[in-house]
Amino acid sequence: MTGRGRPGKARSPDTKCATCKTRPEELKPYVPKSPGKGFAEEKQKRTTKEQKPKVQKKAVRFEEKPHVQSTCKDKTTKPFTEKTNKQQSTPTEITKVPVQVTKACAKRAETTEQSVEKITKTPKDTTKGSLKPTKAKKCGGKAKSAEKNLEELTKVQPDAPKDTTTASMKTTKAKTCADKAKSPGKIKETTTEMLPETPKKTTKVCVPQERREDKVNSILNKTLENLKIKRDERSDAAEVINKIVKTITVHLKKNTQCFKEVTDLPTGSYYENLKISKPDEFDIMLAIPVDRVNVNPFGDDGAYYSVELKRGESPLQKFLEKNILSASKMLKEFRDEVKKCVKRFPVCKPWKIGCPAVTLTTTVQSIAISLDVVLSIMVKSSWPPFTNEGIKIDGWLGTKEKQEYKRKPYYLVPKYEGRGNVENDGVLAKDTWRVSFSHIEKAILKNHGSEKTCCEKAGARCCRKDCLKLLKHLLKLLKEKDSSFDKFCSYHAKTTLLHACCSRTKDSDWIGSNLSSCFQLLLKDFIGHLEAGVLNNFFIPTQNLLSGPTQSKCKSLALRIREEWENGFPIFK
DNA sequence: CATGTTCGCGAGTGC
DNA sequence: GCACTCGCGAACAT
Repeated sequence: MTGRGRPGKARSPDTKCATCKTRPEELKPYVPKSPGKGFAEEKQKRTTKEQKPKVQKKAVRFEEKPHVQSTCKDKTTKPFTEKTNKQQSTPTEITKVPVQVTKACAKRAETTEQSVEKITKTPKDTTKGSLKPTKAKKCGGKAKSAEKNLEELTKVQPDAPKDTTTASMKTTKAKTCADKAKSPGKIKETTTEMLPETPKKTTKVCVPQERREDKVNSILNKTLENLKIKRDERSDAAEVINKIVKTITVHLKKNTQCFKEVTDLPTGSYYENLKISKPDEFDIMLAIPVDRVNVNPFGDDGAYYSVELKRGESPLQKFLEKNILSASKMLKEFRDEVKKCVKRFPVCKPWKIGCPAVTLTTTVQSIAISLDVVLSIMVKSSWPPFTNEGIKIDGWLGTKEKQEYKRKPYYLVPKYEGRGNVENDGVLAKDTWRVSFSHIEKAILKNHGSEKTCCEKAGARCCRKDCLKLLKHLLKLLKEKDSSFDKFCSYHAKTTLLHACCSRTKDSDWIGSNLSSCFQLLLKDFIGHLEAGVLNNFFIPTQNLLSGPTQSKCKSLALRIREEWENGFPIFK
């Protein structure tokens, strides 16, 4: 039971600003494939796939990336056009990819131009069908808690401009009720409601706000539906990415001394099941264990550190500068090694100063994919004192869980801000490391319920992750519309959710059918952080993740979000 | 809604 | 210590 119930610990860092990486190409019109043919081919593909030796699947996994929280590294990912596609011409480095290569190809071609966004708008017929049920279901659920939602909403939106809505609502009230009556399951209630003698609840349910609520609810659910990652796309991307990662780790283990002990930690939203739209960003943290180190803060926010190796033999000695482990030296070598083994790969890598990742990009079935390979060192001693006031999950996940997490190692990634040659106590900024808890983030998100059964088959489904997906999506869309928001990233959204979970700790605060009100509460939180210009790192509260963007940018983003909210999220439509 | 598929992931096993 | 297998959960799909 230990094993399977709640594995508890996995790691997932989602540090990177997914948003930063947003590529316009991601949003292209969706071209539905013809039902008949598509289906047939689909079948075929699947079968073919099954034939591929399963063996292969296991091995590879991706690492997590260190967070790039406050400073969104703008990875100028240039989708370059390589064809990793399945052609026999597969790069030699990659282990032979038998059968499947061909298979996907054929079918793929058709799907190429799909884009998430469109999908949303033009649900293919099939999707539509499935959507309906969902919707209906939600409504049903909602109805039950209508009163509650209403209250919450009212509270939440102080100055919501529902005046107009309200007005129209009133007039349409009767109609709403009537409509409702039509929906199965509702009939009973409705009937009662219609009776003059039973005005109470009935009336309440039919209030204008509820109508608005229904609409918002429907939009959010539809949006979520469209954010789902297609199975085939995921499959194809995973195949390529896993192969690349495998290649890299094998190379490092076999051909290097200093990185021999590497282990890979898949992190980031893909591995947290929080990736939206397309499987186009992967984060793999490649961790090198270090023993006997002294870790000293660099700067005053507790996020950056210098690492001193105590005496003794270590494969990392070549990276020492006066006993200090030089992040820049180590990263340089790491990058060179990675480059070596992916040379024949359809990958290329631009890289930003101060960025801990080697970003590889490729194209799989017309989807530009980036893989951030992040060097990190794993420190097994206790967490830095700056974390003492962080990770306040006692009321949510429990103290024991927290202790479990704190017993795990933490990671440091070669990342700095500002100028690399700035010196502090004899240490150069470029040789410093930023702490990363992506593995803990991943574990927490995977195991996010106050009840052990949250989201399990036997338990109640919550909407925590759905809320986060929506917030990420909203932020991403706003950034696309206004490039001056580029300093904001998905890590801000994730951190906001983590804080929110600590203040609304019970699973009943996040009931799945209350998506709309929960999401709006989360927005309220986010707006609050933006207006205050303060969003503390979840693990290191002394670090303000909003110190990057200016106050006025924060305020204007807050304003934009409020606008969307008050108008029923037109941006999602 | 129930059932099936695939990927990710931890546990177990054998070497 | 490893590589590999097995079985399960999550999410997508039918």
